[in-house]
Amino acid sequence: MNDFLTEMEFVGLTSRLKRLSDSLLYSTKELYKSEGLDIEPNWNLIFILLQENETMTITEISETLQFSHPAVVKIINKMKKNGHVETRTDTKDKRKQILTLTEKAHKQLPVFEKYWTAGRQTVMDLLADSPNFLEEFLKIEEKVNQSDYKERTLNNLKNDEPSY
Amino acid sequence: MNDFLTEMEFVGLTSRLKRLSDSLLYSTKELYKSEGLDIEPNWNLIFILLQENETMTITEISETLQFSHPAVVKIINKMKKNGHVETRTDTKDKRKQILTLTEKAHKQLPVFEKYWTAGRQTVMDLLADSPNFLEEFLKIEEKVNQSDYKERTLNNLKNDEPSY
DNA sequence: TTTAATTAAGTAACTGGTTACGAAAATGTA
DNA sequence: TACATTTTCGTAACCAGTTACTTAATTAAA
Repeated sequence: MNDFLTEMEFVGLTSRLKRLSDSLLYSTKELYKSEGLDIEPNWNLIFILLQENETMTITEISETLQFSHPAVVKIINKMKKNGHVETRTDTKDKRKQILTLTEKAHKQLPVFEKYWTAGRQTVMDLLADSPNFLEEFLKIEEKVNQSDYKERTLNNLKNDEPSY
Repeated sequence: MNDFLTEMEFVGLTSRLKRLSDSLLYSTKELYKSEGLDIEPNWNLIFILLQENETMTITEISETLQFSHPAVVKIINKMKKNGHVETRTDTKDKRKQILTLTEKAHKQLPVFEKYWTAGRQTVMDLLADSPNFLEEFLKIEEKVNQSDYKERTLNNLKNDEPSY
């Protein structure tokens, strides 16, 4: 491959993560587009959540997916426009929007699921030669969660300062 | 952590990659901002390239980093505005823009390098308990490079079709 | 030598995420 | 009970990337 970012080792990792993440994202979009499916990447997560839980609010979804709530608002607006999700205001707490899957969504789910299954298979294939990947990736996530890049780097700066 | 995306295993991987990548990106931005450095994530890669090669063109950089060329144009424009990069038109081929680091950039490099070193240390720390990560990540990159998500998933769809 | 094809860079419009801010509703407290 | 605080959602502006398109310059070919 002769990849400059790979040569950079630790320096290039952030960009490589973004590159892979973007590549998967765009490729998924293209897949759905080329197959004429009117869904987008990530929607599967919300479909799954709303199937499992029947009804959820914006905040609940954003907490579950660890997305910011405006991100969820945007996704849900698109899904509403496509007729896959309906909202109604909670009568007990009028701040809350109750989200549910529409009849159309339920009808299309079996088709979507074919694609999600194939996609899951793809991820399994990609990981086939990397048996420790998921486990080690989780460790990194946990570390970042515990103390983020900024904090760690500031710490390293302090500690590496020459002590006159 | 009790992370829905982690529970989803293969389904959630794409989102987790994006989440980690974004987290590193935003954290790096915050770091630079809080420390009053007028640089941004990724610029280090271009600084390194221009240090090594003295002069480069937009296209050369975009090929080396495997970014789209408009992405590089945007980054370079910002770096020009900040006075870190200068451009001049190639006299032999007037389509090309020759990029070089400015005097200001060279002067500030030692300061920047302190931060980049600390950042590299952070990545090393994050990877400390994941000894196979880089190696296995590379394998995934190579696989995606060889046949992307869309192609693989379409293939899986074909193969998994029931054969009546 | 003229014309067609290719290459380099720039611009526009879009994407999926973010933070910051604001309004309305619910909750806690003096 | 009134007022302050918190929560929920929505909107705006931003960010770092993308694709699609355009223009200008170079190169290849008739």
